[in-house]
Amino acid sequence: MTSDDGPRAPRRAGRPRADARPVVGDPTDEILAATGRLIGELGIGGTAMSRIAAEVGLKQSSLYYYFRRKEEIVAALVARANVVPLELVRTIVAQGGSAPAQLYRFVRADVIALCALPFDINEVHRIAARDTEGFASYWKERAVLERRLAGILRSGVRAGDLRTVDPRLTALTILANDEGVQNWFRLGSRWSSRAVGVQLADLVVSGLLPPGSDLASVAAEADRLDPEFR
Amino acid sequence: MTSDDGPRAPRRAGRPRADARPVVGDPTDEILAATGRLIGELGIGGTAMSRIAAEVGLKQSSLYYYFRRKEEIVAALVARANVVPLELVRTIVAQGGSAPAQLYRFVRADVIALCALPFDINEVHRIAARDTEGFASYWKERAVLERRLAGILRSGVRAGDLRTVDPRLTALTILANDEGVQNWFRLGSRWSSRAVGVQLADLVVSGLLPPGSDLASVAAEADRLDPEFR
DNA sequence: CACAGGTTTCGATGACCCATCGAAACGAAC
DNA sequence: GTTCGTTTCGATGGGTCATCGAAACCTGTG
Repeated sequence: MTSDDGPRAPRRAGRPRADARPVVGDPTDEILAATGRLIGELGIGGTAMSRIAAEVGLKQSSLYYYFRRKEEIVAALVARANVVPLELVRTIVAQGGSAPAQLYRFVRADVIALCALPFDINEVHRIAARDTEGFASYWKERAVLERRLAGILRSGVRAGDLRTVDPRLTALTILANDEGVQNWFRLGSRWSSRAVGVQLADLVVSGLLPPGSDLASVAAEADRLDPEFR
Repeated sequence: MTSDDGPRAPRRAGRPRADARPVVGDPTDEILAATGRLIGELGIGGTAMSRIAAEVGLKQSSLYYYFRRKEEIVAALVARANVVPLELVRTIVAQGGSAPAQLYRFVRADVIALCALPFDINEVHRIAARDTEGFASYWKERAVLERRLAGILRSGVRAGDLRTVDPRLTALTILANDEGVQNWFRLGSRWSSRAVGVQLADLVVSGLLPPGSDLASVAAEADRLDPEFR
């Protein structure tokens, strides 16, 4: 054997793993990916640290080199998940359009994004609710999301494009709806996430339109800005 | 002291409790009540059997005389919770009225009933989803609920009182909304459960009404049949 | 080569949790 | 007083999370 026998994994510092498999990528990312998959199947409570460790080729205690506590893994996981709706509402508001159309686009895309998550978002909420400190940034981002959504609603109500409703209560209700729905539809079931997103967007927006307004024209406006739905 | 110094607890068979307090009612009911309270505060995973036992004055292992497993307590708890929406939809259908009014009454009352539960209904769903055998009757009842709700929707669509929607998808969406909302509003927060129920009923029914129909008249019809909302 | 210092992993361990088991402590019936 | 059924307990086994010290590797320096 000469100097080169293929792209051998670069030798890493530190004690080698008992399971002598080569290390593929950043262990942190591997742990997050494995945990996402596992809690999707087994739930957070049902996913043991030893199971996660086995999945990535480590012993249980070695996980604590990368994360101090199990919840820290969950927090890192959900931090990523939180970025999507925030980014979504940001770009939708930036792109403008009528309030109903913005709302329509948000609900539709939010549902689809949530359904794509490997785990149940509500379960994570529950963990996060019991550990406000560890999930402080999560709740901060969530508050921003709520405010932005309420902002859309408020301007829609003011412009007469939406029925008169409490913007904050309605924003929270809409987010709760999106999340309540993902639990039931995220696993293929009978309906595609796309169909569910469209359905809920129809329901919510149509439910907020003032008498005499037409849902179809709102949907058409939304579709003009979301090419993938044309 | 003569023979009678008050309604003394009738002596029970069996070994006396270490904690010598008298036994008040049916231990099974006490366990259920205590568990409901505790998992409302601490979550299912956070509620130890030893904690439940301490609450009712027993040692941890004694709980297994009444329930074989922890999940059996949860199952018994949720079985009760399930009765409410089922009973609700049954009586509403029996009382008749237009489909939109039936829908309105169901959503409003369902949200209020769910918000009154001491625990997070979604967390229970998660447990139930992972143990379809232990919760078989739960899922059966749930299916009945879905079908009945879809039945209301179907007849409403057929009569032209509701927009054309997929009854089953919409029924599931509505239930998901009700449950998604309870997580966020069950603890007093800023809004009363009544306000939340009315708000979601407004949103859902208004979102399902065909163009030209009036939400106010539906709400009025619903209020006629629900005296407590007049 | 020997050795120091940093990095990554492991094994052992403690505290806690669920669930099972046999036995203990009672009332009731005979 | 003995036996039987009822209710409770303590002890125990196996599982979980999290911590700790040490092991096993790399690199750099003399």
